[in-house]
Amino acid sequence: MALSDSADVASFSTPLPRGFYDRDTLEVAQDLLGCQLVRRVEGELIAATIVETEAYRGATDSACHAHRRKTPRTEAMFGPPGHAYVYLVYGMHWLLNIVTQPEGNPCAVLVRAVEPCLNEDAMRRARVARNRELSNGPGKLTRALSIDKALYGEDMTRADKLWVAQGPTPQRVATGPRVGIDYASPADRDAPWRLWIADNPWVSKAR
DNA sequence: TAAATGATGTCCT
DNA sequence: GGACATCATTTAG
Repeated sequence: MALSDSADVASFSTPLPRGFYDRDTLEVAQDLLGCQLVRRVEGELIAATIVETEAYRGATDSACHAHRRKTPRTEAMFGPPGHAYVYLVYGMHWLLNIVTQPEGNPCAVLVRAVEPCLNEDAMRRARVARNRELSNGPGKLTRALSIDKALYGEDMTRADKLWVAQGPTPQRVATGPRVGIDYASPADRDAPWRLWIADNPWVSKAR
């Protein structure tokens, strides 16, 4: 399953087009599973398979940061699809989202876990807690891929610093409620909008 | 201006 | 299984 030869590296260089993200958020969250999250930093190319996502569905979703109004923080979500919405939680962890739906409809997909695919070494070096699990959680993977505020609003349809490339469709996808959103209304809290590749060991552990 | 609070991870017992 | 770190953003006054 691990990809390492040069032909596979070449396949990482084509980003998914904007049209991929300009769709229903739940569909995008599902279709991102199995795709490669690709990062270029300091001349190194890093790639990891997306194995867990969550859909945040705009004004009608009380768990979505943008459900009330547009604020400076959530501005990227109101913009065109295919851009990064990066923000800080708990005063210390950066989380990566990819904006979906047409401009003005503030939706995004949170990337919750990835499986190292190319240059796992660089990911390991970027982690502070080097002996902890590498990227099976939304805050861990941003640390492993050096993703922070500097990538806020980044256009992920260009092969520049951060993008997503096509990958194999997973055999089986599992769903469940999203994590850490107790503040949301019951219907939104219970909605099965967390998706992951069934039986994949890199999926985050439920809290 | 002030106060409350997280789309979490790590370490400790 | 639980404590705690740590601060930008939001909301209230």
